[in-house]
Amino acid sequence: MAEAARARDIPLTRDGILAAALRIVDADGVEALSMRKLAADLGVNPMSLYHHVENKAALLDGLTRLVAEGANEVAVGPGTWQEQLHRLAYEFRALSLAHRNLIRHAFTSDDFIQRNGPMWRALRTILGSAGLPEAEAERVGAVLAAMVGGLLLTEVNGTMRRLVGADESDDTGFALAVWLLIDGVAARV
Amino acid sequence: MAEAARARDIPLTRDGILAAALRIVDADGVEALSMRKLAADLGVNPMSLYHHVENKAALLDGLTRLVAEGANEVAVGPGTWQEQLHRLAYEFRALSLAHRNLIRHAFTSDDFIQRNGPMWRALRTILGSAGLPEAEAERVGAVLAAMVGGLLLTEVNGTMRRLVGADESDDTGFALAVWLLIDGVAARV
DNA sequence: ACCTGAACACCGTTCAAGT
DNA sequence: ACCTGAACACCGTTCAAGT
Repeated sequence: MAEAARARDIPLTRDGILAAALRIVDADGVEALSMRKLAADLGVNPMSLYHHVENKAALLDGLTRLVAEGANEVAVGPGTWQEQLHRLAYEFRALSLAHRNLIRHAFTSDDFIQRNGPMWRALRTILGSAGLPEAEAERVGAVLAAMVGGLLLTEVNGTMRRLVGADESDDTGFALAVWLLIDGVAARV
Repeated sequence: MAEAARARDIPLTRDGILAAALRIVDADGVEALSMRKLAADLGVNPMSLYHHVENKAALLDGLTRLVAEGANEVAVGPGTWQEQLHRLAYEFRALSLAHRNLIRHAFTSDDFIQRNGPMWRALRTILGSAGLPEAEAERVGAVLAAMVGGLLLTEVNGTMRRLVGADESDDTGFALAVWLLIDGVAARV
């Protein structure tokens, strides 16, 4: 609100637009993001945005890509493959919980799980070192990513809390699920 | 298109509205559904809808509830708990694939997994007969539902096909995931 | 009780015009 | 190259008026 009236002295830039858009989404959800409101927040004419972003869909796509790259420092680390998998799952979770509103939208769109992303590479490395043949590691990695994604979606939209009971710790459901998945993988190595 | 011009001789009804809305969503996706277009399809004034549906959100909610009730005949059936769980997962899948566009929206909303729905009851019964104590069956059921939901979301939006490879059979990823989950549950009984 | 027309406060986006 | 104002074709929803 205070920054809404901020003077337009610094030039408009794609990164600045993305940052402002992310602020709106984090605060009030994807449905609160409109090109006109975003422009108003930036103190600029709505149409100026179109010189830096193709359209609203591209903007949301850029937002998703932006937070997905927050996983850049994801590394495999020490320990057994079970411990590595467990740690990776919790990093995915931290990433999702940091931008709950955006994640809710991103999971529905068709390319949230990037085949070449750092997350994906770490996952495949871990599964390989667990002893899965490469083709199998590929497929197991895909379904693990999908299932953990679903898990986080229910956590982010409140379903998980509703189902496991509000008296439980925040990650009770997630922790249980991760161990269940690890046991499932263990049965296949 | 032919039915768009259909005479408004039969009275407008909530069920008729829901049916027409579901037709739009199934054909062109949730984002193609607007109160105005829906009214046009029904040959009626947009505002007439508001006498039968509170608003657009309530309409989408009604739609979700409508297809979720398509699972009414879900029963546990014979076999080991593994077979029962497997069958239940595939019934959930069939339900989701029958209304892909709607499901994409429903999974994001906060109450797709209904604690008292037939799906949920069947799941808990199966887990109980597998030997899980009641409190544990409750929690395991919740995370299973969430993960299978995530799985179906990636299948419905094309992510799964992209990740496991287009040359595979349609349910390769799903089948793998279900067995992995069953193995995970088996490790806990 | 149900339907409607006009109106309000919004959208995303195109296009021609400005600097 | 970047920004803007006016305009177009839409939205969801309220409200007062009709039957």
